[in-house]
Amino acid sequence: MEHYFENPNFCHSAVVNMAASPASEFKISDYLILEDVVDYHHEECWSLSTETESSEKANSSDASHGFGDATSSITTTTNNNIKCKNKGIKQKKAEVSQSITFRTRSQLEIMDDGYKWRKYGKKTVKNNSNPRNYYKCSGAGCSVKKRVERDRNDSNYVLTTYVGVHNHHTPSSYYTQMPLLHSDDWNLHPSATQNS
DNA sequence: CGTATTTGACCTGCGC
DNA sequence: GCGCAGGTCAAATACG
Repeated sequence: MEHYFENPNFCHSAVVNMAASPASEFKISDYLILEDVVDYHHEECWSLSTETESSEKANSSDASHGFGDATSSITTTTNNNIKCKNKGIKQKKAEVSQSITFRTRSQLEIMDDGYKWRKYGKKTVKNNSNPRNYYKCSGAGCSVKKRVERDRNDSNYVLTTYVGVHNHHTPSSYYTQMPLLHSDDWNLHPSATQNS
């Protein structure tokens, strides 16, 4: 089940896939803390999706502490489309990991999100001719990872998945809370619910 | 010379 | 148990 959200203030839209959590309980702001919002030159349409290991985690308070990295690369334009998808993902045994995926229309695969990343792997995955790149955050003691790959259906889009929570802020100096993604600004669209 | 990237090998989980 | 696919490691290489 996916729920469409619209932001009346910014003409943005989102589609949220929540397997078990009611749309009314979903708080985008729990996942998104925006830092270093800068103007990238490649973007006119943004999409993002969030993933969590389980619906339980999706509703947990832990979700409110992370993903500053993931959102820091968002560019605001008036025609942005933001797509949120919440679903289960694999997780290591004892490790509590959460992930958020951005689907970005971009010619560039590397986006400066304020954090420093070290590439540690590259893999061609099934059903996608484009390789997937693996990065780790270079921050001391920070185990956040991200995967970057081209959308298998449309190579104009880049899928960037952030996994984990930074234990530090960006090296950059300023910190911004992005209003368009504050949960208060998002309303469940009454007629826009679809099966995923 | 230090740091980042590349890339093949290895590890792990999952389905059959 | 086996094979496949995704994820990670680490030595080699490239680059500034």
